[in-house]
This record gives sequence, C-alpha cells and structure tokens, in this order.
Amino acid sequence: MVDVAHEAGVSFKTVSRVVNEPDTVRPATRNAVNEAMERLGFRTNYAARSLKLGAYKSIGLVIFDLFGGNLSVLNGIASAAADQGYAITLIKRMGKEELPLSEAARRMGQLPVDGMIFNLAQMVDDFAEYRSPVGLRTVIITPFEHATCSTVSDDQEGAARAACRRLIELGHRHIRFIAGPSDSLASKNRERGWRLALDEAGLAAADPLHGDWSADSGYEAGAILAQDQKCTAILACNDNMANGAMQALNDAGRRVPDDVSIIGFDDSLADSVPHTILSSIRFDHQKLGARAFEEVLDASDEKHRILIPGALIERGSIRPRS
Amino acid sequence: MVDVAHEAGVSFKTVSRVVNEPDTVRPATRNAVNEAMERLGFRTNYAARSLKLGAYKSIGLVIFDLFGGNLSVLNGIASAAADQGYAITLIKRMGKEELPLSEAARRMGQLPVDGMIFNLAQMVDDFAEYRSPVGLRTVIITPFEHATCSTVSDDQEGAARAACRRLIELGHRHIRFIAGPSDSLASKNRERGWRLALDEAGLAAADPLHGDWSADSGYEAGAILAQDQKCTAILACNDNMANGAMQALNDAGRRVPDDVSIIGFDDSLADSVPHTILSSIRFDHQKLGARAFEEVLDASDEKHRILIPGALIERGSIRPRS
DNA sequence: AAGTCGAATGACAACGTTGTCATTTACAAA
DNA sequence: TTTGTAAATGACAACGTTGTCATTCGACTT
Repeated sequence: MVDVAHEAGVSFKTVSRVVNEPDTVRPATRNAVNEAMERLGFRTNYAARSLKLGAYKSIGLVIFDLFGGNLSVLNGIASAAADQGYAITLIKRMGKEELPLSEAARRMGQLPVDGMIFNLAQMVDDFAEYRSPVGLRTVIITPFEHATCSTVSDDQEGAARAACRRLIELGHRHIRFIAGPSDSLASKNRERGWRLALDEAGLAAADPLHGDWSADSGYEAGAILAQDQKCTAILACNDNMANGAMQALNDAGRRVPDDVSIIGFDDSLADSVPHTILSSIRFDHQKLGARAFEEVLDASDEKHRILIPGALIERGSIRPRS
Repeated sequence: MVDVAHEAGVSFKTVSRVVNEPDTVRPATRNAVNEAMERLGFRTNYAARSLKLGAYKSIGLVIFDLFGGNLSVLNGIASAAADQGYAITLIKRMGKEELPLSEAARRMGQLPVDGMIFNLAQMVDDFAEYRSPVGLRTVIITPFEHATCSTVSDDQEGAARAACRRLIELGHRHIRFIAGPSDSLASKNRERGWRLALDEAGLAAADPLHGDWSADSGYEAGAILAQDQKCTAILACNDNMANGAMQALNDAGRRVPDDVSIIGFDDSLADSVPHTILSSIRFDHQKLGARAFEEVLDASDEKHRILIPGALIERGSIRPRS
C-alpha cells in the first residue's frame, strides 16, 4: 500500500481511502491511485485488515462426515454466506478423537473465523459438556438440544411421524420400519417418529429391521418383510434401502403398491432410477444451511433450537389398503 | 498474549515461545504460562500471526457447481490439506459473471489464501486469457491445458477409450454413445474417447444420443437404441442414464447383457440400486483432489498437466457378442 | 570463590492495515 | 485580495504477533 502511495504520489492513507471510502477522495486523485494499484497488482492484505478490524468476515464449518446429504447443507451455508460477503473456512474432522467438538473448536479457534458451525451426523462423546470458546459462537447441526449452543436440524421425527400417519390414514395397520445404522441420529429420530404415530393410533410397532443405507441391505430387509403377510406398508430410512426393499418385494411376488405401500427418505432416487414410483420425504437442506448461518451471526445471546420441516413427496408407491 | 504474560508474570515474548517453541523455555515457566493461557482462554490471533509470517496456511477453493461429483474432490483436497496443516477457504461461484475466473481470483485475492484451486465443470469465457494474481498460484481442475496454470483432471478421454476398446475386444462392432448435456466438459471428453477407439479399430461411429444426466433421459435414449438392431453395445455418459437405458432395453425385449452390453461412468449405482450389474468407470476423485492440492503448494515455476486415470469396474452388464 | 559458557528470558522493531486527529487545500463570499 | 469554511489529505498510533539481538540467569569448571 505504501508502494502504491509512492507510485501515485500520495500518502498511503489516501490509498486506504480509495479502497474503503472512495467517495471521500477527489476523482483525479482516485484515478491516479486506481491506476497505480492496477500497475502494481495491489491486493489489500487480509491479515493486516482483519487484525485492525478485529473480524474476519468468515465462518468456520466443521464437517464430521463428508457424504451426499451434507453437500446440500454446505451449499446452503455457502450461499447464505456469500450473500453477506462471508467466506467459509472448512476443516474435516481429524479422525476418531476423544473429544471431537472440543478438538475441532480448538483448531477452529486458530483460524480466521468469527463463528463456527458443526455438522454432526452422529452423537459424539463430548456433546453435552462442550462449551464455545469465548467470543466464538458455535451452532451445531443436530436434532438434540444443547445447553449453551443453538442447534439446527431437519425435523426427522416430525416428518417420519407425518408419513406414518399418512399410511395409517390410508388404512394401513401393520407398518414396518427399516432402520439405518444404529449410530445414525437421523435413523434414530425417524424411528421415533414412526413409533409415535403408531402409538397415537393405538397400533403395535413390530421390531424394526436394520440396514446400512445400501440398496443391497434394503433388499435383504425387504426379503424378510415379504414373509410378513400382515405387513401392508413399510417406512424405510432412506431411498436406497427402500428401492432395494421394493425389488425384493416384487421378486417375492408382493407387488408395490398393490400389496405393499412404501415410503423412503431423502428423495434421492429421481435422478438415478427411471420413472421411479417411490414416495419419499424430502428435506430442504439449502434452507437448513442458511438458517444455521443466520444463527451464527445472530448477535443476541439467546440460543435456539431450530427444526426444518420435511415434505412428503407422494408418488405411485402408496395407496389405500385394499 | 500480553494479558497472559502479565497473569503468568513473564514477558509476552515468553508466551510466544511457549506457543511456538516450547522446548526453549524452562518447564516451570512453561507450566505457569500454560495455566495462565488456560485460565484466560487464550487463542493465538490468526490475523496477527499471518501478518507477521506472511502466509496463511490456507488455500482457496472455488467451486463453480456444487454437485455430487465435486464432493469427493472436495474431500480429497480437504484431506490432503489437513495432512499438511492447511485449512480450506471456500467460495461458491457468484452467478453467471462475464469473466468467471478473473472475478473469482479477485475475490480470492482478498481472502486468507496462499494459493487457489478452481474446480471447473464447464468451459468459461476467460479461460484462455486468465492469469494468476502475482504471488498466488492457481491450479485449475479441467481437462484442458492452460497457458500458465497447472491443470488437473480425470482422464475422461483415456478411460472412455479404454472402455470402448474393451467392448471391441469382446467382439462388438456397433457401439453407440449416450452423451450428457453439451456444455459438460466431461461428456465432451468421454465422447472423444469413444470416437478415438472406434477410429482406431476402423469402426463407424453412429450419431450419439443426448441426455441430461437423469435416468429418465437415459430411458428415452435406451428406447430409441432398442430399435437399432445392429447395436450390441452402449457406452453411456453416466450411470444414471445407463440405468435408464438398461430399463428401456429390457422393456423393449432386448436383454442386458445377452443382447446388449452396456457400460456407464462414475460407478454411482452400487448404493442405490440393489444387485446392480452395471459395469462402470470409476475415477479416484480423492486422489485428484490430493494432486491438485500438491500442485498448488509446489514451489517450482513449472506448470503441469495432470491426468488421473479411471478404472473400468466390470460387472454383469458386458459380455462377448454372441 | 571467581570465571566461563550456554540456556533462558526480555526489549524492541516490524508486518500492512484502519482510526483519530491535525493540517492543508480549494472554493465561495465579503 | 482577504477571509471563512468544508473538503481533501496527511502524520501517527495501534491492532497482536514473531524475529533479532541483547541481557540475565544458572550451573559447571578451575
């Protein structure tokens, strides 16, 4: 900046003004400075500026598992951030640490961030006792409430409950559930919603089956459920498993939706399977990311627990019980 | 830091030493300082440190389109960065600018980065004339060579060529191609590889069909190809379209692989379709990301053009022509 | 006990910005 | 021409670190 000032024959303070408040400097001077900046390839030094301003205009994002669903969350956060002129500083979780949140916060604390978002897909050891570093607001993407931090999450439980209610409304009485891995929070909450709806209707909940998110594991589960003649409807914890189950049901001679109705989660099949009939629950991750970002910047001391509702996309895979 | 020094009864320079070169300070002093830091919740100031060191230990990533395939690239870059103690600063492309690369570089130049990576899925207007800001090395993820910047890319052309050769080796003579959207670089290069292999073998290339990456568009293409009785093999530009095409072929009474062999790209179906038989070409995006990161840090002035090979995963969907 | 030497610590400048306040300039009015 | 006033510019400090060099400390040698 001092070089630019010399080149343009002004003081370096004037250069600073051209960069930050161009209206306060005479057009002639301004042009001279701009040309000098152009010639010298001047870029304002982020470190010096942040040091002086005491803020980074960037927020930290810790992604503990980088997989498909997180991409749209990342997208939502990135969009909201861009709108406000913020950048995103990203770090991956570092492996299986003892205290994941504290460790991540410690690392983030060393980086240029004004706040941070943790995207949590599983429960972690130090969730309850975690506390934000002073001056660095933390927002956690998780269905649980936290003692001091705001949390944002898809309303898995509510959406699952609504979907299950819909099946009950269609006359189904034996609705079974295909769960995901036991360490998945999403799976846990979807299962809870399913149970809740059944309880409300006074229906019994048969033991859920367990898959690993893959279509193959869904096929296995479907093959077992095909034996259960009373079962006329299935809620599967994601679309891949639902797709596998549909295949297994068809292979076993039980037709979807004539004999069995089925609903999945995530609405992820539309692109990969032609003319899919699978009904599914879709979440607005874009919105979730944007809400999380808003919450980080929120200056107030209040913490919130925010749930983003899901929507049931009805396709041909469900119909009234015959 | 000066507060910590006061609290511990030492000079602030000693605190700095405890942080950066703990071995040079006496254990007793060190403990006192550490305790003081703990009590005060001290975090080293990133801006001040970077200002003094003249480096940020972070590299910028510009993602022009945030979709599935980019996730694993992001993952690869993030892993490589984490290994070297680097963070990632992420910005999304800002919309449809006139000069996407220059604009992105200008914005990145204001952020705490020591270099940057552009992840390009389409051609952009200012690709050829783009020049890195002085002191900020740029690496571009694209199949094209650039005049001054290193580029890294999947070897789409080579992989498509190898896959097509494999089909020829199996005795197929009429191998057709389902392309993606015309602005996709990946699609263009896959098509080129297909043509190359056919040329080498002295075979004619029938007009490619065009889809939009979706299974539904693949189904349409498959329905048309089912009419072409001479066609015994298909190369589809991604697995979703390949899956749609397989369905259409089956629906039209042409069995896969008995009547028609088919190969897709990206190996993306294994999770979502049970017991899939689709053969596919898989790319190691993790590796691609890691290579791109290495290239940014490379201090030498040489620029490279790096191609990451793909691998053909053979499943039941291909067999010798009967 | 004095001298020696390496280890531990401290004082001070510097990194490149922005904020504060003082000074200069330009222009209009008298 | 002189004066008054607002606009434009400049001088200097400060942000919180790390590097350089000087100083102090402690233990060992003779």
